[in-house]
Amino acid sequence: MAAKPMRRAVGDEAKGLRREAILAAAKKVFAKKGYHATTIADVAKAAKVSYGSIYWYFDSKDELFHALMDREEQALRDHIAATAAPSDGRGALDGEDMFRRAVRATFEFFEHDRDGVRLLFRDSYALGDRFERHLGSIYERFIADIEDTIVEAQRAGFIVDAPPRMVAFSVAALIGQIAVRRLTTDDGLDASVVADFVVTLVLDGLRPRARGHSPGG
Amino acid sequence: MAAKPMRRAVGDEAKGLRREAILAAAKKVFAKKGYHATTIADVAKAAKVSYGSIYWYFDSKDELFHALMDREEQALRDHIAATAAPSDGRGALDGEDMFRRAVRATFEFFEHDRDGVRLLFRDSYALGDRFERHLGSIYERFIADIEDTIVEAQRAGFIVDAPPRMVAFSVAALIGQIAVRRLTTDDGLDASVVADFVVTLVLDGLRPRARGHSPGG
Amino acid sequence: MAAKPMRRAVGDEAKGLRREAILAAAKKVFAKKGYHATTIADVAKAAKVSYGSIYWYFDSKDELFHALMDREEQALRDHIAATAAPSDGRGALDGEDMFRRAVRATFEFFEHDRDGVRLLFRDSYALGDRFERHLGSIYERFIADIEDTIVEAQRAGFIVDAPPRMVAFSVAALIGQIAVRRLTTDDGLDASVVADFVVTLVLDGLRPRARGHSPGG
Amino acid sequence: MAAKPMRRAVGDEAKGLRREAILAAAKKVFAKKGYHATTIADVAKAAKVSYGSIYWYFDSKDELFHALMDREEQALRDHIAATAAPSDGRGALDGEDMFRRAVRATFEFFEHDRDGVRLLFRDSYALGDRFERHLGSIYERFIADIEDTIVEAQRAGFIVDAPPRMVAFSVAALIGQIAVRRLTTDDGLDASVVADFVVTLVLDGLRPRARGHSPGG
DNA sequence: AATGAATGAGGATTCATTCAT
DNA sequence: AATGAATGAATCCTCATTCAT
Repeated sequence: MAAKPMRRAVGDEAKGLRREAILAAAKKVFAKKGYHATTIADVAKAAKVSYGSIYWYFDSKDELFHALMDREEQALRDHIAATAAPSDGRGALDGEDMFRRAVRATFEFFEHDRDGVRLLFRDSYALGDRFERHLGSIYERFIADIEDTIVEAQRAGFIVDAPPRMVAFSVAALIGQIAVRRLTTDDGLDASVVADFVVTLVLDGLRPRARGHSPGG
Repeated sequence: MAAKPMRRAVGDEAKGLRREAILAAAKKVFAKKGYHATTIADVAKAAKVSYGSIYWYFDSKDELFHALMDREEQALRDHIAATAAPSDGRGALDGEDMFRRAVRATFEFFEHDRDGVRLLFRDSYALGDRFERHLGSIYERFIADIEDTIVEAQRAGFIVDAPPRMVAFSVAALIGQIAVRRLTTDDGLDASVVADFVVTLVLDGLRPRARGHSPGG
Repeated sequence: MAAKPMRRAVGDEAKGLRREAILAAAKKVFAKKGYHATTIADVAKAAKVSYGSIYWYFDSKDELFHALMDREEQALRDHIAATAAPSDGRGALDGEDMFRRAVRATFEFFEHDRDGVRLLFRDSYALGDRFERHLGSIYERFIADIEDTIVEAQRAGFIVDAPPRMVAFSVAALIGQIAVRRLTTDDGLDASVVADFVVTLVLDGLRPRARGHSPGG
Repeated sequence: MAAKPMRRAVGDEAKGLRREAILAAAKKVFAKKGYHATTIADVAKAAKVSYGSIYWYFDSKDELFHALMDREEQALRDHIAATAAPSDGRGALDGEDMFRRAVRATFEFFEHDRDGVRLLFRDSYALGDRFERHLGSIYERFIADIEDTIVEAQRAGFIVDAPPRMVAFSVAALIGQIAVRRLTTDDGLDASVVADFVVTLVLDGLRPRARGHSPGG
């Protein structure tokens, strides 16, 4: 009864800034210490707000983490959309190019958002049903997008007729796992090189061909 | 089979059985609820021993989990060694066959040990430095084995000259992630079919070839 | 006097009162049951706060006890400073008088703060390195003060040239041990009488002198 | 019902040896770690017997400690009796000499039994009612002996007519506290020197006399 | 909107003691 | 007499969440 906001105190300008500050701080802390080891006090301190304020913007620690997952997914999708899209209005790219661009965009994103990688691929695991489901749905959407590309490529005859969902999942798995590994193991490679490795592996495999394509180059 | 509890106390035959019972119970509980949500009391109840007994056999919850990881790794390696080895005394298998056998063996193992998959691939993440390091070392050994195969195959000219460690890691990533996915998503496929999919993908890729090999079929 | 609990929560006036209340309660409980037998719950109940509140004000049971030791030392020193100082503005007292005043002040303090005696002289022993060190430092400061007086008195020729630190320690030991004994054994004597006994013993010893001074009288 | 000893297994020769071994080990461990920090397991390991064996010889941890206190008191009294007694059958010593001998004997004993000092003067404090009472009774007996000497000396006119019990207690306090201090603070003095310091302090005090005696020399 | 003091359920761990063998 | 596995009560401390101000 006491808590119902009676008036707009800070103007609209500061509306979501506090929330953003908390999210940014939370992302950093969660990524560093992991979900369980992170306390609300840690987040509050990092965000320079009080304990209680966290609860004004988020109902619970869980919800805060879910919000981070949402934000992370959105950021990834935005980046891919902005980077991988033809965008120049010129003619359509062929399937391989599209695919390569998307994979590159993803690796680039993860390269610049290491905390995000930790959040999605490390912390979100093992966090009980709720998070598992949320992570699952993010994954599914991601995979679905890849699947669309695969199906189209199959239709166009660019790639063979393997089960598209499993192919898509395999691609996602490769990207995700390699991104995680790159957090701790410096392979000295550029994101685009790694992306090309994945694309070539998936398209051409490791068996030597009579002519042309060979991965890793 | 579980050591008829009629006899009191610890005959010699029951010497290490108690420890085994605790490990088995712990594996089940950890796999079901995750590391953090599992209490020592849960494990004790599942193993039908008292709180304190857990601590007679293991120094801490952490150590118990580490013991499970060790046990799991050993079981996996044993299974692969037993299943994938030529063992028939006949001539050596060619590289592809060896590879296919190992991947199949791995998927088979995981298919029969779903709790083990959860333990290794889900819980071991995000559990703080100690576990991450332990998991890392397991992973490295696994990858190193694959890498050996890759290098040999490259020497023999069976596969192209891509960076072997990254190839090995990619294979491990595919296997691990697909195994995890199969926990929650029923793809209706047999372990060996999935294994073959992975092998073919890795060897031949998705691009249609003029003749011969095509994955997924 | 104990801050009428009618007002809710923490007005400014009650800012540090809670901490004081906890310290006071803790002192009582520790003195009664000893450090190890005292649980945080005991302290919380005595202070009429919850478990967790203790930890809001103190990092641990240890720290709480250290805070009590500090507080106790400070109170003792304040009392001695206030009581034993000349303070009347008149001329300086001679060495014996100063000494006697200080010893009296100490016994008086302990007479009115029996819990403090228990805390310092009983509980602080045998509590592991940390407390032993803390107690040691308190003791050293106390002895050092006495030593100063001794040295000065030696310079003035009032007392013989015995090793001042050992003399100081002996005085401290007598005071401390007698104070402890008076907790459990009622000697029916006033604090000042006991103090005078100690002073006379230390100054004149027990051997009959030709004339004058004789302890105990 | 199962535990009643049905037969003498080990001959009488080994009768109390085990018990002694446990006591000796316990003394060492208790002295090192303190009562609370010492576990029965610690004692068992130090004594090279099993957990359970401790309980064959002692009913509880408490009783074990009480036994140590008894043993310690006895050893001290034996040493003083053996060392301080005239023993040569010659004529009686005068009071001062007797007193000096006893104090010396005590310091010597403590110098060679540092663990015993810790046991009696450090651990026995703060151990709750039971130990406090036991320690008190030991103390009382010790003081009573000193008191006897004091009373006799007073009768003979060697020392002034101060309350004998308080005098005795003062002497005991000095000895005990100085012995404890010598555990941690090396004063570089021989036990007999320290003893003489105490005797002279108590007999002659610190005030310079016209002639003769002066402590500290 | 913000603060931070207060709460108390929850959980890992320890350890004296028991007891079947 | 001896062993050591088993027990479980006891306790410190953490931390998400609430709420008076």
